[in-house]
Amino acid sequence: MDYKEIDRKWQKAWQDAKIFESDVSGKEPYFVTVAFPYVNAPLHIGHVRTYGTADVLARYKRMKGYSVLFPMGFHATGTPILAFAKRLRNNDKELVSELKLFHIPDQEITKMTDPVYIANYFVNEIEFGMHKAGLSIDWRRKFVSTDPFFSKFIEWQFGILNSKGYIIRGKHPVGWCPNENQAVGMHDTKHDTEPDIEKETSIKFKVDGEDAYLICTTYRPETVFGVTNLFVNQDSVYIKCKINGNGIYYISKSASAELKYQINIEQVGEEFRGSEILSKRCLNPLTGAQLPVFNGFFVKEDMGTGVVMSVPAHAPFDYAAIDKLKKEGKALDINPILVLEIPKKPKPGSEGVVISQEDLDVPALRYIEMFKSGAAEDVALESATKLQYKEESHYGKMIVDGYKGMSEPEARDKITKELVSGGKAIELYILANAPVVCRCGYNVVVKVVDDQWFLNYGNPEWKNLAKEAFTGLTVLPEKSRKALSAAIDWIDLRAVARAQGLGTRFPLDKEKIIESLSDSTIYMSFYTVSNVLKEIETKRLTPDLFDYIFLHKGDLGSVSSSTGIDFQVIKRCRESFDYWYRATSRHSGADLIFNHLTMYIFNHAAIFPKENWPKQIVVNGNVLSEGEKMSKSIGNIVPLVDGVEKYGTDVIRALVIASADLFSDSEFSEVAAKGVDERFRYLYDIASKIGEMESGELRHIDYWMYSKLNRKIKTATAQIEKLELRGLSTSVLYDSVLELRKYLSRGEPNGLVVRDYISSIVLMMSPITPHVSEEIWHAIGNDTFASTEKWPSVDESMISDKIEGEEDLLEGIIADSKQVVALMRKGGKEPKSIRLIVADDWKRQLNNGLSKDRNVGAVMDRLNSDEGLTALGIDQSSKDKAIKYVQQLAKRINAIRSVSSTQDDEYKLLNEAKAYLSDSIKYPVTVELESKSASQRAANAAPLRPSIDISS
RNA sequence: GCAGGGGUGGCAGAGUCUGGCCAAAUGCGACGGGCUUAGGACCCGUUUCCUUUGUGGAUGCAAGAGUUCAAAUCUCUUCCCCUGCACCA
Repeated sequence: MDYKEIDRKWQKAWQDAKIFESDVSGKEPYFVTVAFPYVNAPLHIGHVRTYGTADVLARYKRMKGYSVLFPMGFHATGTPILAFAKRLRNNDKELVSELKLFHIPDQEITKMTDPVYIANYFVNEIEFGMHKAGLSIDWRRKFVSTDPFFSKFIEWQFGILNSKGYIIRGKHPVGWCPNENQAVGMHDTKHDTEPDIEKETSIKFKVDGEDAYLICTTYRPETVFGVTNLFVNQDSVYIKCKINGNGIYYISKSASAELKYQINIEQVGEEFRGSEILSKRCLNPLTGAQLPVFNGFFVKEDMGTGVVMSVPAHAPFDYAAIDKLKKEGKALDINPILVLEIPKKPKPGSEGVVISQEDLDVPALRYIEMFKSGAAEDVALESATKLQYKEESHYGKMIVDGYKGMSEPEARDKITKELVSGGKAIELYILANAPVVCRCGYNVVVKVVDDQWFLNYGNPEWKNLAKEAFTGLTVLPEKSRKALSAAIDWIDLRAVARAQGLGTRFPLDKEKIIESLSDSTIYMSFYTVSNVLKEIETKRLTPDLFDYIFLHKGDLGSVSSSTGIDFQVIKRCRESFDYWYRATSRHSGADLIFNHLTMYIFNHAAIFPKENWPKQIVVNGNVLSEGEKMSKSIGNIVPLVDGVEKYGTDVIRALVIASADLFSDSEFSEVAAKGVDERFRYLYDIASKIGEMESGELRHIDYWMYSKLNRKIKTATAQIEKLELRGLSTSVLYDSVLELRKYLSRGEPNGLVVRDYISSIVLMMSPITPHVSEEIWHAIGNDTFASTEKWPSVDESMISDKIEGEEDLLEGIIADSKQVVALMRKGGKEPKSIRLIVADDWKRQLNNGLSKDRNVGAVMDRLNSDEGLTALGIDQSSKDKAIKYVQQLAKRINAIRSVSSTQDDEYKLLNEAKAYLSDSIKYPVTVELESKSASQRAANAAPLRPSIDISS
């Protein structure tokens, strides 16, 4: 099979026939949209997962008779392509090599210092890739999120959000580059590190006899009761400063350089060494205890404030520092103060060991001991700290008066509030994963911006609307529903305006740009009219127009005259929106649940009337390449065009889209590709031979084939409705090959049967593997498109448990006989012939009776009475045999099934299959009834489990 | 920490909702055999342990406990793994 040729041929044929272009019609509509691609790289095979899954649904619904619209657009707003252009201007080698991975020519790369050029280049590149992937897209409707006519739509959207009061203003911490003077996100930093900002409490310790404070940043303010002293670094530079205009504080100079982005810091006087602070005494803000200041070997001047509170009982580093000082003869009167204890050591399985009083004296020491062997000191202390923090936070209980018995998190919360509200502490943000380095080389700091605009997803009115919209929504797979629901509860403020980036200007502050996830929450509705609006002058696209089209507001005549747009055109837009937005399915990767999809629901709930709220959301997993996550750094990304070239589009599609259930990661690998390829060839091969096959009367195996086929259609239809594509492909692509093999091994195939079977199989494969399906469909002799054929329908009357069960019986007999034959040979005996003995009908009676109530005693009672025997149809002479049989049955009472076939049915079946059985087992087979058998093994016969007597 | 998902045979991965036909589909791998000059492809068999002129038995689906005539499947507890946690597409 020449996949390249097949792909090219059918893609062209579909395009020429325009079978994917859809407009308003009399048919039921179905509208499929996918999260549009961001235009900073060509597609790789991983992208096929989401786009392909949506394509499968679109293709399936088309076959079900719907008018299906599957449009596509492009995302170019935001900062990534700006950063991209800048990196290329700076000759970023890493980026260049990534681009080479995708075979982007050098002369193109040199032009990519212009964001607009980049966007255009990748728009074309991606569209090309989507054609190659065989996506059934209506390309007439494409647009880019930076298109001016789209901006008009976004402005309209934000006008409505603002009028409803969903946009508010406030403070917000961001990662910030002091050099470039701008907010930095993940793709602005080296190694793409997301700045991890955390809120921490900074506690003030008044300096005794001085109107000034030392201030310490801590994760664990509840341990303030256990502070024995403070630490500074004696070699670092410190300053005195005013914070936010009041109070004098000692902090390290480098800390002040970072903190000035979130609080107002005003240096007072000269700078000095940390050693000068050592003589001071401070007061614990809660206990009033007097605390000395020592040199802490581990204190880093740029972490927090450069001043650390010392809790030797609960912090291994503090304990170690005090220990060190003691060895030098200092800090001799410092004794650890316990704040909390772990009542029982939580050790699974070991009941829980009560820690002895001695251990309790200094918990930190215990953790240090656990790690001290081997490791370097700071590594050991780090590990000890981690474990102690974790265990104490998990199991610790406060022992301080007023907080006794509280869990640590509970106490932390309470104490933090008390400290802050009492003016004894302030809250500061820190960069938890510092140092984060900006691409320009400077360290990222936390800046608190105070004029940030937010979308207030926490607004109760809005949240309720969103929840209502969520209620009526189908989520696939069903189990991701909970995650989405949790996301709706959780989402709160979302910053909506940025200082830089491409996109639409923020209406409330034209200096800012609308953040790029926020400008793509309702764009799917825009596809319904984009092909029309793109022909109209941008200035005519007024809010009135959009109100009319999307919200049924206003009057056609006045909208037409105010915008100067022909009323027919406007009317057509509104009809198009009304038509397509009745039945929608929204697709994305699972990673968008917590942002895009949640915002999609909120914004639809805010803007549109209920009938246009989302109907279905589908989320899918990722794609692994040879068992690993695809990543630029590993270099295992398979560019789509390469994959298609090498393996063929449908091999890729079958694996990427359908080798895992929706929620899990699918896997692309060489071996798996080979497997799919083999199956395609097998099916094609059989299909091309149908012409040579005769079509006689239907045999048992033919009926079996029809039964299997119709059962398959039934389950496959249920599966594709829920997009359980792994199940679908297993049954349609893999099991069908097994069934065909079995069928073909049973004598001359019936051409009609094979044709019916393959036709249905090919049509059911078609949404996943459209090109190969099309090819086989035509090889069978059809001249229509498989892509537009009707999805196969089930003929329930052809599904037969009996026939399938009987075939299973034959398989079982073959397997069992072979086993026995092997055993005999092993024992040195050469088998000659095989007798199959069919169980008497009375045994069937007993089985059926016991399968119902499983009451052995009752059956025995009947066997022991004459009437009972007669009722069961058992001869007096067979009584002993019957009792023995029931005793045997009783052993596996749970496995007893009722049987519908009689001894005559079974006898007939086996007799007919005699030739096949003999052939498979390789010994002559005869069949006889139990009652007429002279075999000693006759009594072993059970219904649907004939006794196998092999003579040697 | 919070939220969501998961743990099945050498591996991948069904089965779990709806308990019994489950020593557990299917694919890959491994081993033995056939075919072949050879390799590949293909075909047959084996792939937890025991037992075997017979279609049997034991153990078993992260660990432990429970419910039930019956548990991979239901309940509880514990352990472990993955993903996300915001202004970033």
